[in-house]
Formats: sequence, C-alpha cells, structure tokens
Amino acid sequence: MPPATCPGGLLAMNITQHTDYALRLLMYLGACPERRVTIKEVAERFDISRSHLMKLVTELVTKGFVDGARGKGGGLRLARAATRIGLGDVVRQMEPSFALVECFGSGSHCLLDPACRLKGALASALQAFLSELDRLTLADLIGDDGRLQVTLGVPPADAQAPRPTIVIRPAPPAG
Amino acid sequence: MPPATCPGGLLAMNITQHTDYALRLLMYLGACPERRVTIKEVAERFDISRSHLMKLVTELVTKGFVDGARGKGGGLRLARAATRIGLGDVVRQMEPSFALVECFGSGSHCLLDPACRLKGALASALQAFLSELDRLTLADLIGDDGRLQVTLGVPPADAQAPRPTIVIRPAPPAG
DNA sequence: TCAAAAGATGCATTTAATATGTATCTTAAA
DNA sequence: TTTAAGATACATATTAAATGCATCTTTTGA
Repeated sequence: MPPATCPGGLLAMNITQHTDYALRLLMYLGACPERRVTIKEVAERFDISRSHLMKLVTELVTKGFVDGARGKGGGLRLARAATRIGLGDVVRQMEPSFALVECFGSGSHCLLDPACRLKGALASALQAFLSELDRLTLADLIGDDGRLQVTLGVPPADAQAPRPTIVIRPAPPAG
Repeated sequence: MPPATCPGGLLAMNITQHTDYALRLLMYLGACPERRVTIKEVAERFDISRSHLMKLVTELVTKGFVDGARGKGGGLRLARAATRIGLGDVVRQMEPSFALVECFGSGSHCLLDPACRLKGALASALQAFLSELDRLTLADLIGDDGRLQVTLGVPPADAQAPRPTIVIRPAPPAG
C-alpha cells in the first residue's frame, strides 16, 4: 500500500515580508499621489536595501499595480486609483500559493477523497481570509485625514521636493 | 526622522508542514480510536522520518491533544474525543504566530496608529480564517462512514493488530 | 529483575526559502 | 551628452524548516 500522503502537500499558506513591503509601498505611493516617488526615497524611509525593494517594485510594475518611469525625473506612482486596488488582489498576486485556493472549489477531485476533507477545510478558511481582504481597498488603508502622511513622513502635498543647490547647515550632524 | 517601519514586522502568517502533519496525525489517531498507535506505524504510513514525527508528537502531547504511553504496548491516542478537538485550536497552538492575532483586537495601540490600519486589516482577515476553522472539529474531518480508514489504510475497527504470537487477550484495559 | 518495546530529549546536519548586496545595463529628461 | 532614474542578472548571507542520529527514560511482561 502506498504511503497515505497527500500529493503536493497541503496549502503553503504564507504571508511573507514580500507582501508586507508590497502593501506598505503601495500605501506610500497612495499617500503622495501628486508626484513620482523614487525607489531610493522609499528604501531609505523603510530602511531596507534599495536592491531588495527594486525587485519588489519590478514585480508590482509587472503585475500592474505600479507605474514606473525611468530617467531623470522618473519614479513610481500607483498605476490606478487607490480605490481600485483591492487588498485581496494584492495578496493573491504577491503570494502565488494563495491563488491556488480557487482550484479547491467545487469540481476538484480532492474533495471527493475523504482524506482531503482537511484540504477542503483549510481552503474554505483561506477563502474566508481573502474575502475579508476583498472588502477593503488600498484607499481604506490610506484614509483621507492626512495622518498617514505624517506617520510615513512624506512631504505634504504642496511642498515639492526641496533640492536646494546651496545648502546652509547651521547644526552639524551630531552623529 | 526614524524609518517608517512597523515594529516587529507584520503578521507572519504561515501554515507549515508542521501543522499539516499535526492535523494528519490527529486524523489518523481519530480513525482508529480503539487502540494505541505507535509513532513507527504512522511514520511509515505517512512516509516521513520517525524522529521528525517524534518531535511533533511530543508537542501534541504537551499541548494536550494526544495521550502518549511509553513502554511495551504503549503508543498514541487522542487525548479526548475528536468532537472536542477544534481545528482552529489546533492551528492556533501549532502555529504560535497565529495566536498573536488576538492582541490586534480592540485596545491594541497599533489600531490607533493610522499606519497600522494595514495590520488591522490583516488581523481581521486572519480572524475570519480562524473563525472558519473554529466551525469544524476533528470529527468532521474523520467522518463516520469509514472511508477515511480505507484511505489511510488503517486496519478496520474489528480486526485487532495482527501480531499472532499466540496471545489471548480477552479484554485489554482500554483506559 | 531484566530485557524489550515504546516514547522523550538533545544535538548536528541538510535543505529551502528569504533577504541582501554588487555590478551592469537601459531609458529618458535636462 | 550627462545624469538620474529604473531594469536585470547574479552572488551571497541569513534564517527557518525539515531531517537524521544518538542516547536516555519509562513501562510492561516474561
């Protein structure tokens, strides 16, 4: 008799820092919709490596969440309005294993196998998880009271990126 | 200004093989409630290493799901009826990061921080996940039609462990 | 009381996923 | 045509998960 293992194992349910940062980046971009934000800026703000963030950005661009522009004056911005970016979609796209849940729905052969009631149970729980996220969009995370901008430390909407050529620093960096 | 990171990162939502096997083991034990099952038997049946399974068993015993007996004639069985083992509880106990969700409920300081609306959103989604699992017990996974026994390849209820050493055991102390 | 069967414990190793870093290339605006 | 940006590719480091091995303890039954 073959071992009673389930082919392919169970659900690899996993929200990694990858998705974590993806959502934060989207929040950051949504918090300053009037300009393009550079990867460098976000990397410093989030205190993660630029190259690391770069991969994430590339992925978000590929998947249609972010619009990136190269060259001088380039940078990132949301590819569409924050109200049209569903949290469930982001998670599903960033964590490929989550998208697999769909195949557990009706019609899957695994539900017919009594040993796979376990899979079915976990799959429906995962559906509940995603459904809850589907109720929210990026706009819900951002809010409209400007408090997120303060927390993230993004410059207010009217202050353009201050890039003075002649800098006078009265207080030397005490570090 | 300090980096806009969230202390402790986000939720590390993660169902590992650890929990996977834990649930399967419990299903196996629930499928043959009339006898003690040895770790060796289950390890062979699931085709995983004995030592690996051993650690899992120790944990399940510590957490009160499994009753293990040492010595000759020892083995494992469920610590209580399958109807009284909730799937949500198992997941919460086996994946410590899941239990942390509770602290995101009302009263947590993080919900007051607008930047942490993200945490709140994920936390409520995770609650939905666990609530869905809370609706089921181990008994629901096992069923009562004996099909799981066939799938797992456990001996049927009336056929005692075939160890023909010419032992005549009229009524083994089932407690 | 001793031997064998079982679980318990501790540690070392392997493996795989994540995360990070470096270098180079491409694009586009000033 | 220089410079500021993102894109790509590859190498490395870090960490968690999984596995394996050796040894100890408990308990039963001969």
